[in-house]
Amino acid sequence: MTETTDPGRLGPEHRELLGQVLDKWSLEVLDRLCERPRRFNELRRAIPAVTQKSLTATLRRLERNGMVEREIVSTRPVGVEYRMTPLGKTLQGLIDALLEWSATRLPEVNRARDRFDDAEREAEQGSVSR
Amino acid sequence: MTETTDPGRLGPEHRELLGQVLDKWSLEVLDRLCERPRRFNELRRAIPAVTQKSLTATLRRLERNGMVEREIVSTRPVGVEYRMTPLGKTLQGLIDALLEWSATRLPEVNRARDRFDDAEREAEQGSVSR
DNA sequence: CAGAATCCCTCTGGATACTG
DNA sequence: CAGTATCCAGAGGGATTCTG
Repeated sequence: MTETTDPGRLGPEHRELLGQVLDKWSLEVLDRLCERPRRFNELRRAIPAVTQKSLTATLRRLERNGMVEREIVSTRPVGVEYRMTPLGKTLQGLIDALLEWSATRLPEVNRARDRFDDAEREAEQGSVSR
Repeated sequence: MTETTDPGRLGPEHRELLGQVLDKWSLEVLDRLCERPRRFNELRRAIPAVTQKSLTATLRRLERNGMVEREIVSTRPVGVEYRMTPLGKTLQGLIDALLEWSATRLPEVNRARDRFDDAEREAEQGSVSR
């Protein structure tokens, strides 16, 4: 290592970017849109827990960051379709990996949480704080 | 099972888990701890923007989720060392990929943001809303 | 050194109602 | 259908002060 100059160094811009892309609903929205383009209410139904307001905000943010595209479809009641941009598609592998990781590791994490919470409760009863 | 049954379907637990692991400071903390174990103030210095409170909260959360371990080192003023657990290390590849993605794609994202913001400003001036 | 405890304030996000 | 507009409560996070 010829002087790695501290490789972990990330600027605030990177934190912000990842924050916008990885927030509460973005992952699921992106995951859905990776499958195929979707309309607004289609997305809502696909992600029942999201509110209309949050979904709108999420989509706007993703659109602003160049991850998704919005197209107005001149059908009868008028529809709006969202689809991944080429830039957004560069995320697909990462998204898949994240979702898969969370799916496979959740049991272990739950056990870890139980252990932690138990130890904490003990500590409260006994005298050992932190 | 060949029968993917709507592959994107993630439960609230997965959302929550990823939320805890991918939040504002976790990524950077984990990235640092992947390099080597670190002490508390060492981490603070490595991530100047984080406050003591947020760092404490982040570490506690990561510890609770089984991602990092905390060990009290009986040196003179007493030290506390944080290190990745085996479970936490399963994240390393993902973290690297995310940080690299954000580093390489940031310029494109910035251009997309500029385009978006310009279009928005135009729309405000003209009559075309959304 | 490594936090815990407080105060305080912003910002997110839910619920609800309305519109082109 | 696909949003916008309000209202509002609650969590998150910063700054500061104190401690074993």
